[in-house]
Amino acid sequence: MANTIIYWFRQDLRVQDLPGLLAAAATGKPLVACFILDDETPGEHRPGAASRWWLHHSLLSLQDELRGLGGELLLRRGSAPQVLEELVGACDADAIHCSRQYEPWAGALEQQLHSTLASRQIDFKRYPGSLLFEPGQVMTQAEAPFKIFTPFWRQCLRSSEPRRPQPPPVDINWHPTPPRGESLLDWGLLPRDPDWASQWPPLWSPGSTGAAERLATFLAGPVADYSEGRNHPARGATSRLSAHLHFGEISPRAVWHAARGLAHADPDRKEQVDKFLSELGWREFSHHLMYHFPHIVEQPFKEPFQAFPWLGNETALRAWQRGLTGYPIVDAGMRELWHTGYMHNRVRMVVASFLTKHLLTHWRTGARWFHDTLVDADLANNSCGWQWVAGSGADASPYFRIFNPVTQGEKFDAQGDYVRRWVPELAELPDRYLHKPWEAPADVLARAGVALGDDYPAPIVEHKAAREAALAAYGSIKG
DNA sequence: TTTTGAGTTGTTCGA
DNA sequence: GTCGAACAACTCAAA
Repeated sequence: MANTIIYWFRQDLRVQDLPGLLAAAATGKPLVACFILDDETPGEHRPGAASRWWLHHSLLSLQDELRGLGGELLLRRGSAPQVLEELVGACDADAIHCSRQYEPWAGALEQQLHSTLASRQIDFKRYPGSLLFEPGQVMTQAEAPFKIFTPFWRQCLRSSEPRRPQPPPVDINWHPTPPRGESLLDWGLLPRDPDWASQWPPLWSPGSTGAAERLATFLAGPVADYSEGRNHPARGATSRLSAHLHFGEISPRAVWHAARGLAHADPDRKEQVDKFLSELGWREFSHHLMYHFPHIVEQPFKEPFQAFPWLGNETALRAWQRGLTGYPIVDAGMRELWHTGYMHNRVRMVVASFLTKHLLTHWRTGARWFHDTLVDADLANNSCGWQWVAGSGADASPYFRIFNPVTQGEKFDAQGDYVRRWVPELAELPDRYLHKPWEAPADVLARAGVALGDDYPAPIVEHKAAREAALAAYGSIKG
């Protein structure tokens, strides 16, 4: 029998628009499809708890899809190089295909595999597929990486349009007797004792079908008011595609072309669609930055921030994590995160600003918490987002831009729907005091059934004083 | 090489 | 209540 080809699924859990799988199928060699749960190679960047829940369901979905194509998904756990080595031996493979990833650890892994496999005449091929534009393809005139979003995205839009998505392969020559795999349930990706994700199934549909439905729903409605609507966390005007994109259940090219198609059919929507696409642009920008400047996942992009006088206040950190800071919009966001594995983007900025500026806590502390609790945890987006808020990132927010949690709440949750949903102990407060309960007169609090400091905490820091302390801290690292 | 214009998402203060 | 300016200077990207 001919040599086997292995398709190694990674963060590309789909069969649509997957160049590596198409190429693997086109070889006509007996194909084995596998997914490896590798918690060793990524180190602390291994999937967090919420991501593992998503991954479990996404793999179930991929198993279904592959069965639909007449095949199956082989599951193995362990260090990727070891597992691949073993599989190559077990099924006499002479080729491994996969999609590229851009995390520093993943790049190093791909290099290592490339050299060890090449020395054994095994064809290791990586394909693009997770981004619209490959890093290295979008550069300044001086052939340098972009460090500012606007010119970066302009350049992306000037270059040739991302290719149209491709259909799944037909007639895959599946290996008749693939090696035995492990059972997904044995991996323990789902939480137990307690099962904190028991309420999640109605919220999320991991997998390609769920991703396509989410996109269709978004384009059929919310995108029409995207520029404004996306700022209001209670309106549900964002696409919520982040986790689907992270796991590669839908390709960004498919999203791009669906959105462009809508704008083409209805020119009134163009401006809103373009705004949405520019958010995909930020996803691109973060990945390109991480590729060109791998240190951004750990170190400040702007060197002077090495000397930033971060504090480490465990009590305050715990209050932030639990949604007990006394600032309703912050607490609502942190509780949405805890209860759903997700937080609206506007609120992510508010809570991140609060942690880094009001509490002077290192952005990496916040990034770690997000990594563990977000279903869409993504190293590039998470690192760049936190650095942007902290002021240490590329094209970052100026240091004197310190979100006022009261103003943000009043501006973007004026009717208080978001806060009332996630901080129900304040639900009876009138709008006027909802975002600043400490200013409510005693009788108003009493009527709303709120005993401040008892039912709901008093603010753990005072805004004005915290703001001044943050400005002083930032002032201390200025050249 | 030098110059020029510009840079996601805000807040505060004072007129 | 509304509006414009200050907040700070620096680096980037392109002409």
